[in-house]
Amino acid sequence: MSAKPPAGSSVTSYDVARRAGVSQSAVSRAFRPGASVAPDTRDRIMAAARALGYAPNAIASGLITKRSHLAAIIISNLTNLYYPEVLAELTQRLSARGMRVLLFTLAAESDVDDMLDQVWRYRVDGAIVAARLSDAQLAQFADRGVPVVLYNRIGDAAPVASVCFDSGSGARALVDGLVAAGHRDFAIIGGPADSYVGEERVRAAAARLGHHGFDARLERGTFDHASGALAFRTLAATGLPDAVIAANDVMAIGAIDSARRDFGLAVPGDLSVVGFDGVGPATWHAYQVTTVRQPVRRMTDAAVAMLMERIETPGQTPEQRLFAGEILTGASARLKVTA
Amino acid sequence: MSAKPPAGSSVTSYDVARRAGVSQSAVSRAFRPGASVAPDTRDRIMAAARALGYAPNAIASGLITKRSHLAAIIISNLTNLYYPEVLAELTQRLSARGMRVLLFTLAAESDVDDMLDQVWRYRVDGAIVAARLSDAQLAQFADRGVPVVLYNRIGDAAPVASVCFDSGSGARALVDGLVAAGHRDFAIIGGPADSYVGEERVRAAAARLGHHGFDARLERGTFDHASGALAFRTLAATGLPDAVIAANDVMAIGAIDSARRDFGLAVPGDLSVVGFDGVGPATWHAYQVTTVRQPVRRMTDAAVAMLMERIETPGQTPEQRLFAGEILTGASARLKVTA
DNA sequence: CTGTTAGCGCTTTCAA
DNA sequence: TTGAAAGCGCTAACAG
Repeated sequence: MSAKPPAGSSVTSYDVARRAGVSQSAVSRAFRPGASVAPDTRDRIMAAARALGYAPNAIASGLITKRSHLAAIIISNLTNLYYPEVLAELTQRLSARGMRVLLFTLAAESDVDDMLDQVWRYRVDGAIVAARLSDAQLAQFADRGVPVVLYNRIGDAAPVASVCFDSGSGARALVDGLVAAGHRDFAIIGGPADSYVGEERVRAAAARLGHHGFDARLERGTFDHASGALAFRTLAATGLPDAVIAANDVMAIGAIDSARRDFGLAVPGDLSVVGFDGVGPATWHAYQVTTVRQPVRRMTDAAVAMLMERIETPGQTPEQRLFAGEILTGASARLKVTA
Repeated sequence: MSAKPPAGSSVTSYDVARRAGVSQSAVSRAFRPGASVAPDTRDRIMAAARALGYAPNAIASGLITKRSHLAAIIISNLTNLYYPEVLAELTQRLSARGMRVLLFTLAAESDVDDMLDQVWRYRVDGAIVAARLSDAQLAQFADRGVPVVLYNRIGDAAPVASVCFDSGSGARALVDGLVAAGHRDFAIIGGPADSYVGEERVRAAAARLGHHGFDARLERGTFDHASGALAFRTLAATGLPDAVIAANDVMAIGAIDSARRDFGLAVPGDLSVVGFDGVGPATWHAYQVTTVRQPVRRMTDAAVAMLMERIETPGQTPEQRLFAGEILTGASARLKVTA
């Protein structure tokens, strides 16, 4: 195993240099891939480094190279079942490209400006944002020259690079299937009004229903189970719908639970419920939600690729990439697929 | 709004000093709480800083103070429903104490040593580990003088500071309740054999059953839904049990789904199923898992407090804190509570 | 290929 | 209370 380091302070490249009988800059080179170092010199250096437990100080090198190899990931509500997978994927992909992840989560009461201040202090090379930031806050990234990619958000004021799920096509497919199967009384359970994806799903579904000559009642939730159930009860108070389109799977599940428990409805016998995202629990036997799955792998891959491009070549145009989903036919809705 | 910074390179304390008509060290002091700066000098400096969009470079200050204000959080499988909440809580609590989070997730195939190398390079002030590291890997933290707190793990070889859920008392209470309610044929769905909490739950449940004069068949899963369902099918192949103790809620749900779908059993009529953790979906109407809830808030609070103590005062004894859970009475099991 | 040298942006004595 | 000066550990020309 590695020998004890000088107990207390951390080992520097000078320590390694002394032990290997070379200059400090030789040590620096030995750790830079593609630097010109004689093979046996490098071996001697690496042996010395290993013996001392030396690891290059990324803090110090970042100071001079102006590359921290740090990417900020800013996520609002990790408790949304959909985000853990996204975070895990992003982290792994960034890691594979030599970047470390500085994680920022936003509590409901948290001060976003304080958080951004920390982002600036750490001189991150870039950021991936899956949280609602104001236009002014978003503008700071541009002002400071920090590349940023929005995830399932778009820049309202100035255009910003972003990766988004195209809920529209999925919403239309779901609506078409529900209409073809003979549903007549539609209800939509939306997300908070300031949620980009939530609104898009509501808009697209409503528009497509309109196209078919139907309209829908709308109730809003907060993307969690309880709010889905509550929204369904509220809707039911003015008459039971025969089809519910929820803006995400968890609210769809909440609605199913309420329909069964509070109203004794059979799903999908009496009521069809569809959702969005394709989270794990949506496939569980008791729910089997018919939903539109987001291609999380492809989306996170794109987000990281776009970020890295912008870090390596500043001044790229603010591309916006859209990803269509795939209908996951569950058992929570009677759907007639018009192929 | 803030004026444009010098377009391109980032603003330094020298820029601020020049604009405020003071020395660079005055700027440095102005940003250190409790440093001796005249109030009006500080105001001038802050005004200049704001105008230039200056944020102190944490990378540079870390180099000299030897405090990066970075804490590594190392988590193995974020997709385990239980971890996102833990991660969110840890991040917020660390943030409240002026620490930033450097996140490391472990993919199944990922090289732990490479990951640790990155941890060392960033000179983190400390780490919270919710992943299985080898004794040798754990030992490196001590060798390098990096404080570490284990989360739901313990140090096998050398003692390490840790925060753990005491599954034992919960397991015993569950078993007592199941036995009192008249169950006779017990099965346990455990986690992977190398999971600390998983094993503790299995051991405690088996021991308590033994104490009551029962034994239990054991099948192992991987903490996910599919493995819970599979384990139940495997158990059922050698006879249907009348009580299943699963090492976590998600496997309990998997077992319930399999029992209902594959064997037409009523839960809890024909079969009682209990779990551990108290994750959100466990309370959903279709499952309502009777479980032992981990006190995540108190545990994350303790983990962060212990870490900060060790960062601020090195050389503390390796305390181990245990937290008991609370039985959440659902509707997935017939339980007679012997108060 | 290797060593020398000059900083990166900041904190911290030490004098004034 | 303030400024000057010396680094923190490293990278990056530039000579040799």
